[in-house]
Amino acid sequence: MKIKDATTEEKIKNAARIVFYKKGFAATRTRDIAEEAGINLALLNYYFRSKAKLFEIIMTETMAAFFQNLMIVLNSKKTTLDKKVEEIVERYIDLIIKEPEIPTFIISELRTNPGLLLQKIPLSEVIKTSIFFQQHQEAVKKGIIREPNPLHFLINMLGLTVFPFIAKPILIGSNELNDWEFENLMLERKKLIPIWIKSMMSTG
Amino acid sequence: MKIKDATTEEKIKNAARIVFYKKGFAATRTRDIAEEAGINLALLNYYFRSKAKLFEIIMTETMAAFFQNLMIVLNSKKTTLDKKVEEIVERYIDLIIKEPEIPTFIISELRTNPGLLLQKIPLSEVIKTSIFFQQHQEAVKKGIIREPNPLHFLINMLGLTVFPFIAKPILIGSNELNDWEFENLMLERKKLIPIWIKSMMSTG
DNA sequence: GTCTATAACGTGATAGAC
DNA sequence: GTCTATCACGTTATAGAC
Repeated sequence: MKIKDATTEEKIKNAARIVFYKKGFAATRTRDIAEEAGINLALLNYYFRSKAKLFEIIMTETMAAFFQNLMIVLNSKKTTLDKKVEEIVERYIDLIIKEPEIPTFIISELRTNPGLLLQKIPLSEVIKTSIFFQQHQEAVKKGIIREPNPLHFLINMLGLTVFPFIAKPILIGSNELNDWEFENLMLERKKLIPIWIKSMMSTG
Repeated sequence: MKIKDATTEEKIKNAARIVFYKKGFAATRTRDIAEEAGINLALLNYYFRSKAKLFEIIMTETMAAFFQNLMIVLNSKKTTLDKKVEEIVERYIDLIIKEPEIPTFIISELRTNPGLLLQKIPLSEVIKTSIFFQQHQEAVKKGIIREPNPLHFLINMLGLTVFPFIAKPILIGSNELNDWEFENLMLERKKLIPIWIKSMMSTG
């Protein structure tokens, strides 16, 4: 094992991330990962027991990193509900612009792997015990928010934020929208979505 | 070839739809399809040249059926913009409740198959020449709608409608939400989304 | 048209030299 | 730790009998 520099183990993991994100588990060949990492196929099985094991590591880390953002913001005592929306929308749009394949990767792989590691991310508890939940209830009581179910709030916020990235191939492919225009559209939404959320959730 | 009854060709296609929707192209084995269809594996290659060819047929039909709804409604001269939103939201929620795997299937497979058949569904032209587009522009001119870009309108409408179904595994897996509760939540949204859209798009 | 048997190939994983 | 060579297996697709 090398002392410093980019470990081969890390090189393999980075390569695995790239290929798994792009092709998904089933369509990925371990040879692709090895080539991407610039190492031999046998090394992959030396460091990680199998393709499945390597995948599970990537998947776990990806899910954790992706939802961590959400959890932290939802549980902040220092920010208002409006500010939480702003932060989440901004964080996720920036994150997904950097790593555009993550949402579709998560969605696609959760389809096959049923309950792979959902238990490890207890969204349920976070929702019902979070500061966000308390603030939402308070806003409902005050009449600032009409819809009493916080799930609608979360779904709307994440849907408006994440959906366009998932649907990107359709937008790009069918419209004469190019990558640059698409990104600009998404940056526009960083400012628009919080405004939209505020007005839509006070109606109904 | 049989005269009437369910043709074996149809039986294979129906089986292929089920398995492809569930597992995706890469993870699907032709044996699974044959078994699901109750026929022999060789017959699959007799009717359709290959796994890829069979998949392409299913994919094409699925995409066409899925987007046809959208196109028809967007081009109706008889309905107002508000009514178009109501119709699209209702149609898609009903459709996806019946066939829940379709959105994730389309998203997942478009990732690998780059521009498989996007050219065949010219969303671009439909947007720019549709009645919807004219009505949207008119509403912007009158100040009823603030955001001038119709893409935001479409993205928001489809995002609020389709996204929760795509994110269902996360909602079900992490929350103590069961299938029945989830479906009820979606049915609620049939009424809520048009109201939300109306109020959010008049702001910003 | 439908089946059984099998060919042809790709892929995950390991053995063993260095 | 890292490589080459190879095994073992699953899967697509076809040949050929019925």
